[in-house]
Amino acid sequence: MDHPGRPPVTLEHVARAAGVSRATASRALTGSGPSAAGTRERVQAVAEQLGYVADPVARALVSGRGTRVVVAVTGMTADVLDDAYLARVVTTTARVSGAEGLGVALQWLPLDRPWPTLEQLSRDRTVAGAVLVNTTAAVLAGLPRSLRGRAVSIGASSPDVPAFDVDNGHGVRVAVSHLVRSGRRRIAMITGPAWLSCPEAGEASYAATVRAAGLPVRMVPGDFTVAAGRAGVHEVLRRWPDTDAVYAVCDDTALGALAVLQELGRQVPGDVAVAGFDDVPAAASSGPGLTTATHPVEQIAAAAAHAVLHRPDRGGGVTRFPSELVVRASA
Amino acid sequence: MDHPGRPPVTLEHVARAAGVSRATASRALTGSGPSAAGTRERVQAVAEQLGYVADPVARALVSGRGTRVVVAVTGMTADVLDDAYLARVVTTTARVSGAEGLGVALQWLPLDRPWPTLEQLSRDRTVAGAVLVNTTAAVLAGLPRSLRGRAVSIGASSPDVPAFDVDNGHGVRVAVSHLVRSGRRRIAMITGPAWLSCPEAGEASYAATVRAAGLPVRMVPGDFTVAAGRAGVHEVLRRWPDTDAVYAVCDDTALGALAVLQELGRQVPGDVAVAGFDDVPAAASSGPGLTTATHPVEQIAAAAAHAVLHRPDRGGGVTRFPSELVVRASA
DNA sequence: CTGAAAGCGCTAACAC
DNA sequence: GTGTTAGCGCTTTCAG
Repeated sequence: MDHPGRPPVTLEHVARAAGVSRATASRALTGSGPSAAGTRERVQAVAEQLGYVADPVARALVSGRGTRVVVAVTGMTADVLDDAYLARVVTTTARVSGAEGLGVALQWLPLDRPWPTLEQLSRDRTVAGAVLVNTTAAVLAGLPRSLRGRAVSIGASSPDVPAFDVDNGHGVRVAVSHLVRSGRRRIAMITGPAWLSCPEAGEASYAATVRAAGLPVRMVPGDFTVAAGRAGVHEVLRRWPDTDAVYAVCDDTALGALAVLQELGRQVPGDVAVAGFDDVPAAASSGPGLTTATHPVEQIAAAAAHAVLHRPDRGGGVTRFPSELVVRASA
Repeated sequence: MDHPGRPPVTLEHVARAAGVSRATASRALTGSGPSAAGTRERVQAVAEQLGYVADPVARALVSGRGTRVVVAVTGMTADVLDDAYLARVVTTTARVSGAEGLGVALQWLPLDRPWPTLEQLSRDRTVAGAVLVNTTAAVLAGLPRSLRGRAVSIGASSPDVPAFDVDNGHGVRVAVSHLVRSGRRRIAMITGPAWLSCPEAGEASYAATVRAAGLPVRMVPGDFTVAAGRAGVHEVLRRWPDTDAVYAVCDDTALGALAVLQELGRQVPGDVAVAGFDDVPAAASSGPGLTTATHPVEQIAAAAAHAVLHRPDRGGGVTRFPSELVVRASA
């Protein structure tokens, strides 16, 4: 019933068994530096057979590559770390980097004063790379030099830093088009906070879609929370009482709006349709069922983590992941 | 706008500045081994002033203490890693171990074949310790020797492994008592899966509370999912049509039950009261608002992570964290 | 293309 | 109580 911890096999063992030096074995295994095809194959075979796995700790010590991927989240307060969306990013990052012997760390980046923290991260020898979440253009532009090439962004993009995000431009267009197609003519949107650049595409997309249909643009600011949805829908109804659809930047906000509408006795979707974005679990189980669009967080986070680890260093550019409309009863 | 990565200060620098050897500096800083009070203070002052932080990588290499805390989750399939509750545990573990320069890893432990994975973990030099989630008595009893003393459990306990859990015995008692006090007389419970020992206290508590009030015990098995709540409430109504309250092992299950009851046209709480456990976000925002009891996951996970890192090695024993009743409209 | 040698930053024996 | 001496497992010059 017990499982003794047999001493692990080291590079020395592999080298000896393959009849080469440690240096040669290292080169053959890592692929860095020259090595004869025959030797390489032999060493790899021996390593495989012995079940050799390079010790990430030793490797990190000598190469300075670090032992953990930091998920750094920009926000006003450290409370941004308590977030269901972020938790999925962290979990996925853990799965991806775990496969390479690396761990994950979580760091809050103060919105108004990110530099001290960033500098500290860049100096921290344990940091293998960083996944920037909800970050700003300023942070991306002023990234410490030593973090360049091993930092990626989820959301905002820049010329230097590769970014990964849901294609919410498309997601929003499809959702708002759905509202238009189903006969809605006065569609308001509750947006995200102004400082965040990632939902910009969504807001632009809403405005464009609505305008293209000859309908009025009605936007009210929010901050991704349920409370913002509650407050937002009140403001919408105050400013434009004839609104017949509310589109929210995310499901949490949409659910807040939905709750208020029901409290006010408005029929959903009879009087007012509601749609959101993200397809969180609660969207499916809440009252009428919330119409929304999917947000492939795990795919995005996995791609981001991969990019950090295998730093292809191919500069900036956004990789977008598709979002799909999920029609439920609310719209 | 740029932040150069000044070379980090090493133990060598501190030692030199304090006029001692590296070994002495190390002893003074770590507190292991003898060191004169005066020397210790001086070294610590210098270290502080220089902003010295021991490199966890080097430390791990030589001491074999590892660089990451593994959160190991028992379950039938790897799907258990996709779970909101677990995500909170991971996030919290990341915050706690992050402060010490360590990362977090996530590992699935197959319910029916945990040993190969456990053995591998015990051999992995990067593993500083393990937080076992949803684990079984068998795993705890057969833990590889080298993992002892640096593994803790969230949930199940054993004589050897310290455990941390919510006091759900008390939480359930309070919730079920609330149902009894508000006039419910035929209270059914939808439980968790049989192999999991952690909700046992809750089930026993339900049975005891209900019996003490002279009421019948009505239990139906589930598995923590929304689907289990849907199926469970159907079975409850089939077997005991006069049931006037459903208590579920967790909020997800309670929400499933609630949805079915509403679909069937039963008034909640008029005809049937519903209560759950966990106080998930959806409990507050769902339809009538779900009565439940809090589950201080972050506190529990933080305590568990601390215990792993500072391995006091003080054997088994459970530390329980209080749960509080949250009364909403559903009961 | 390969081997020998030199460390990465730190801790742990062992002498003094 | 303190300094000296060895490494931990790996990568990486530098000669051959």
